[in-house]
Amino acid sequence: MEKIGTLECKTIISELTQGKELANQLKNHLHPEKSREACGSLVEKILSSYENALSVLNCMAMLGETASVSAPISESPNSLAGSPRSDGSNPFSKDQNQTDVFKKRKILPKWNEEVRVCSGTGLEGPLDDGYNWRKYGQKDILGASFPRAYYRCTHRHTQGCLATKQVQKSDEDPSIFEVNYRGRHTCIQERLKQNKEDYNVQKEEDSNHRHAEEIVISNEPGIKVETPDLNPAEEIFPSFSFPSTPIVSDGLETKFFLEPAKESNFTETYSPAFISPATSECNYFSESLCQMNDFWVDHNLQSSESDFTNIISTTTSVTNSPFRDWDFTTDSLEFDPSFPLDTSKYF
DNA sequence: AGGATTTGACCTTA
DNA sequence: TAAGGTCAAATCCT
Repeated sequence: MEKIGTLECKTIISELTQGKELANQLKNHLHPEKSREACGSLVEKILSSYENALSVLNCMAMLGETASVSAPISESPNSLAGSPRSDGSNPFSKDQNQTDVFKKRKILPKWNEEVRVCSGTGLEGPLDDGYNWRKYGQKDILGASFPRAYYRCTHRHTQGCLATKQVQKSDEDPSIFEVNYRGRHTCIQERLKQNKEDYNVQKEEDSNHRHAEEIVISNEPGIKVETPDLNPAEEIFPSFSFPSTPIVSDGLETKFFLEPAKESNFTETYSPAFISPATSECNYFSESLCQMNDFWVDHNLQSSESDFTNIISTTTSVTNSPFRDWDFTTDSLEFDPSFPLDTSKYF
């Protein structure tokens, strides 16, 4: 097969994804009573073709990326784990790897949350999202009353997980923490395991702790995914079409998508969320929470390079629990070995 | 002792 | 060039 550059790949992916989205929109607007089935079938075929093409290209793109970006992360001690920056004795590690870091930063999906915590809880930060974070920096932001804290996944070095987040108190309301997530967790297995454990534990607990939260995925404003190098809509909707990881089809994650409007046991579903962000271990403090109704999350999935913003909204609880799974949604354009589609025939 | 946090310096981006 | 993001040594914590 002719070699296609990663950039070209991404362009193709972008175009295909846009086409797919347009087909989706067309599908939604199709209401002819007569040929509804025929049209629907046709659209489904179109979407299927897009999906297949995208999955192939995704694999190709990711294979191209892993050679240039991912490899140094895991193989070089001078990469993210801490490269000698000031001595300049290793121009490659400095110029190449550092550049890779910032290039990588650009292409990582981003999304925002606003998390409200009640005063008097003694919390130093917002509720966490079930992941283990390590704080690696803090900056005073111009015009902001509160500094911004930088967190990255604790498993960055052990598992090469590139997920990061930024936490900053809101100027308007100090009880609100604005959380900006970047990148997805590749340490998913551990988290999933923990989620399942929590899930099982919580199921055994009394239902007194139920704080029903409706997870609604609709076309209301609220969620924006920021995928700087890709069209946002292209990211969101394909992912719904073919979730790239088995996670969503296994266990509690599924609840959010298959039974979004049903009553959802909050603690059962979100208990991993109540972890202090200031600590990397799981310090649950759900007891310090105020009424769950006081908590809200505004998930903003947004694009930095497109005026087009697809909005999928949710009223949800405190954390990004359901939407840390937006990781996988935004990852749909990334290679996942467990992706069910058999792409071997293409190679 | 090992891991997490703090904080000033360095680097990239706009 | 300023602002934001990251690194890494120093320090703190368990």
